[in-house]
Amino acid sequence: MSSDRTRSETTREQLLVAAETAVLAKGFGATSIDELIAAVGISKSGFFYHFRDKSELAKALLQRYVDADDRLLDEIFAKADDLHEDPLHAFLIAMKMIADVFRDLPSGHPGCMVASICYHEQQFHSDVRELNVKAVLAWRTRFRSRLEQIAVQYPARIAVSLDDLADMFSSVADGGIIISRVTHDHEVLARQMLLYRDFVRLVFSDPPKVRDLGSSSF
Amino acid sequence: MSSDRTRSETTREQLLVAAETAVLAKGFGATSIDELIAAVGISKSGFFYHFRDKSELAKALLQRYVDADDRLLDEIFAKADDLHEDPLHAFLIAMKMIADVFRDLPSGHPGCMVASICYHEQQFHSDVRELNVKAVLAWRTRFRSRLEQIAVQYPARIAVSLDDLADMFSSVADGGIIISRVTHDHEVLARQMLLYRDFVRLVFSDPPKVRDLGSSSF
DNA sequence: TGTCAACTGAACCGGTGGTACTGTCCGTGC
DNA sequence: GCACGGACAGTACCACCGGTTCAGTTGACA
Repeated sequence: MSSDRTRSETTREQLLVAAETAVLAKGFGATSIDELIAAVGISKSGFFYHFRDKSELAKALLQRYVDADDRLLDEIFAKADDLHEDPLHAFLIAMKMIADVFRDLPSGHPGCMVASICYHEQQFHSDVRELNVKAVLAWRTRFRSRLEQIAVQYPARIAVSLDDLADMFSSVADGGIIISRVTHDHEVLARQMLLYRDFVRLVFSDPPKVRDLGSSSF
Repeated sequence: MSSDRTRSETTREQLLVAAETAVLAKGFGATSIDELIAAVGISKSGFFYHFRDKSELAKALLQRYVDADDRLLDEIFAKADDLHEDPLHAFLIAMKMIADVFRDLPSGHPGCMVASICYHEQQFHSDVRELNVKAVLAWRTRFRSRLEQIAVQYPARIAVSLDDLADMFSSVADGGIIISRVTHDHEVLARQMLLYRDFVRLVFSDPPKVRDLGSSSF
């Protein structure tokens, strides 16, 4: 909790950083303990001092990821709320910011840990899977509450489930990451986010005038 | 090519079926050759008679998956075209059918091989990755041409890139599969597809009258 | 009877997760 | 100045498992 990290927390963090990169790149099973300790520069006993076994590493990895993701979204929505008090416009601003963040990642989005874990499910203990469920439901809750605030002020043009519309953020994000990675075009993810933004705007407000078709200014 | 399968093709197919289930459930690395041959009932050497190495299995697995997927989409779009000559409505019908197919899968969607491979990339030879790129680009092309036909007859309500809108199908599908699997709610995927359908409808046509808010009838 | 596809059996070998236990450095409190 | 515990290093070991190889066998069919 202190701002100064102990030596232990530092190496543990280094292990998690190395593991995150490797796991997202080639999967959990293909990531060996040996390569992690080589990257960090510690011995095998050092690894098992920090993690009882590999499954505990996975758990810590996922926890770290969702925490960072939460902090990022908190930060972005806070900034957006600061820029515009209207819930719809704040949401649109936030979506634009998220798209920008994704676009500015130097070598594309490294991958979503939730998605990676999802495709390795049976390897892990139930607590890891439960953590994954919580993360997805947290996304749903966060976006749903945002959308509810919007719906209060703006009548929806079509009948949509706010839960579904909230889930769609996760879908488009996770799916966009995949399409982006496969095609090696990291613009795709950002554009998918903007398309989701367009959808929300279209559902809750009048379409923009013909003259400002310039796509992504709010 | 013949309709009668030889014994070899049968066991090879059995291997691929077993592999597909296992790979989508727990990842490629965690799927051992031993468990596959145990499932099919042949010896280890039998496996290597059919596949030079494990990477060739991955390649065949992916090829088989995209072929099946292509056939499914061909079939659905053909049916939809048969039911309605208008490109927009045919598209909406097709989307509904896809959602239904996904919903009716007994234990949810087993997972997308493209997505799974994507999160195991560095394990494979380049040809596997190239195959993956081709699959995603094929989806884009297929949906883009559909959307172009729609755009000819229906003015888009907002300025959207048809490539992006085409990619969004893949995004929502792959992302929806993930969200569906993680939450253990296989309705989510179907609803996400219907939401994508709503988006396309909203972009290209007038919103439905207030009285028929009943969501998903076209 | 010969040939060939479709396997079987057995052996090899490096890598991997994991254990066990001893030793050591190093900062902190007393 | 010393004890003490946290954070490792070092070593040795293990079972086993995974992919791979190759020589040999079976059965169908020409």
